[in-house]
Amino acid sequence: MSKEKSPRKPTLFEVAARAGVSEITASRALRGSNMVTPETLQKVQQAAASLGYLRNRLAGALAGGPSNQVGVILPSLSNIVFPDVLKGLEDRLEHAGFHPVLGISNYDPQQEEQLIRNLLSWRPAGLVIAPSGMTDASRAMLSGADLPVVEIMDIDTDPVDMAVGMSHRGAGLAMARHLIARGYRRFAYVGHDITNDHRAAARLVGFKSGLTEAGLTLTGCVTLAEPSSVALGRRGLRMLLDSGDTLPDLVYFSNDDMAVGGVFHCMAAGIILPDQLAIAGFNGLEIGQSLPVALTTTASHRALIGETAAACILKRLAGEDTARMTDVGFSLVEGGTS
Amino acid sequence: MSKEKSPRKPTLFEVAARAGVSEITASRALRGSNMVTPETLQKVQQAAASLGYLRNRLAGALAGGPSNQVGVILPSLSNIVFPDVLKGLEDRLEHAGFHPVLGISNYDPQQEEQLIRNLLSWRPAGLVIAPSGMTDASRAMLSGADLPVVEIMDIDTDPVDMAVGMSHRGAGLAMARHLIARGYRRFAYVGHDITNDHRAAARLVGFKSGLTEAGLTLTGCVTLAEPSSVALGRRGLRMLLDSGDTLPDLVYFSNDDMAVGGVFHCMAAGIILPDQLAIAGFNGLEIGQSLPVALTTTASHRALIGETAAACILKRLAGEDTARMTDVGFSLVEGGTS
DNA sequence: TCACTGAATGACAGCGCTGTCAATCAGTGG
DNA sequence: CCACTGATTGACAGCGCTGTCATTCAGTGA
Repeated sequence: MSKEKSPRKPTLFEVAARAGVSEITASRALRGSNMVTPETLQKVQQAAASLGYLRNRLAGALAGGPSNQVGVILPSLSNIVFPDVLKGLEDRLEHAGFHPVLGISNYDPQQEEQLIRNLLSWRPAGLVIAPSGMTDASRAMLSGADLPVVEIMDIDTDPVDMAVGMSHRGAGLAMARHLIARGYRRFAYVGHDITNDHRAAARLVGFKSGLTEAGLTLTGCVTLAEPSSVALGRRGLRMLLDSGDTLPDLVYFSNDDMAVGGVFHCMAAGIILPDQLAIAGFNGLEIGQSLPVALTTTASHRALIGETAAACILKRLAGEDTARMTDVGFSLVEGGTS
Repeated sequence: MSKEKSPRKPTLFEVAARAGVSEITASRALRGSNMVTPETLQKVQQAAASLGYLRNRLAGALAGGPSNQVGVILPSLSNIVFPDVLKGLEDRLEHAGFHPVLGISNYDPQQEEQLIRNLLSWRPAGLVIAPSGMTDASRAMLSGADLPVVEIMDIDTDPVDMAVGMSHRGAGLAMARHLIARGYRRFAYVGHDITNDHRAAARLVGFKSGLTEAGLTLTGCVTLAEPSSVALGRRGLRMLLDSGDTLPDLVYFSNDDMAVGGVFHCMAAGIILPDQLAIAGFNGLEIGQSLPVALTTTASHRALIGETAAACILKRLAGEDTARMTDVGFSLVEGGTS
């Protein structure tokens, strides 16, 4: 860190001068335009290298050049789901030379609105958002911003522009039907904070409607107003079993973290899976499948959601047509816990 | 998405005109300068709101205003460690109105260099990087860029500017000493791809040097050239125990994911923990502590690393002095698996 | 009354780059 | 030899904002 008033970084002008061409030619050369002679190209590259030139994309983007930033708004990074989505997103974006600019809304519509405003003010090439109850102002900004916007996770509501995700209602429903077909009849539920996590809530709704189809209802239900975790699932199951309600054959957990906690409780309490109690989760996390007894669950294609969202943005930027809704689906994983 | 050639978004000029003030006054008002009359402020805000004005920070940053973007380069998002760090980082940055701009290096120095160049070209306010073998060019760019740079995770090497992390060598060493004091003597190791993950490698080095102090050596060692996972740990332990080497009292795993896999193997194989075999990991993940038998491990303060790194950037931007090296430490967690 | 002060506002000149359109020039066919 | 074509190159004018340095003007004490 030199202390001497940092000698301003070289600009395109310097590079151009050194290469003996005009600024615009240097610009084109460095951006890899094909209307520059190989010799010119080399001269410019050499000049740039020898000066330690570093492109200024602020200026470029302001002058009308493209941006390679994509705003990404997620509700949280604590829930493993979102890092997974982010990973898929990053992966695809990076291959195209783009960078995600991240904002975390903490499930708060106001914060979300603020983030949208902030990220949009950098004039990104696109925006990906896992919505947390967007305000009207949020929607207005997004539809007025004239850039590709992908709403991810859910496809249960109508998007401003595009949506990529799966039906959580459908996942809950499918699991209920599957388990009923397997012969289970007494179902209970253990869940985390479903006020914030409306996707978990949607799964529960779907699950219940599956039960209703078969003339059943939940025999027990514990929801704890905390973020999901293994410890919480463990605690939740203990509470459920201690509650004195009819003992269930199967407990549906709000997600795999919780379900793994349930499995641990059974192990510690000497409850034999799946004979004395069956367990099902949601997400298809690696941990669940590596348990001594693999977890029955629904695999959500988290990374795929990210990848697909990125692909939508990139396609749109390339001027191609894109689907308004993309359902990445889900898949039932029959483990040994049911 | 209006189809009509998107009527250019209103600029500060429009807002100023509407409010009956000059551009610069509007600018000051919207940025919350205190040298604007309350009445002027209100007029400008009203004008901005009624026009749906959206600040353009590209222009602002180019014109010399501050940036609120911080480049963040991580080697991966697959390893839970990095989402945790990112979470800490984001958290602190967001409170100050900053956004991380993310790049993933995939443990590749060339990609890392490319990312540095790319992110720097957006003239961010600072840069946080978990280095993966920085090239000379990378170092040169960072030291020439005249912005706060924090290298995170390790503090075992000399940073370009600042470093925040812990000593992985020290963590391995401390664990070895602890276990030896507890009476263990026959140690084996099960690890993942330590060519890429040089922090895991450093822990192993430290661990071994602890053994050496006591006149011991590893009785067995399995390393598998794959990313760490629960399944891999499970497989690794099975391989180790099947290898025919002297049976260890304790297996040190490269991290908690791996160690949890080891615990699962024991459960499935009927090996009693810790009597027949003890297990230790690294990271202090929630899952390890929620196992039927809590995992002995070293808690790394991942989110704290992120928070601290963010704090360093922010402090430096505020003109305050910052420590060149910050050791966030680690803590031994005595679980039931040893 | 008058210089003097400080608060509020404004004029101006870029920040560093790229889109647009014009200019240049070697090569081509008649 | 000349008009014509296509490949390169360049001049120019901003993109939308903010730092810097005036300017204005009400209020103040002598």
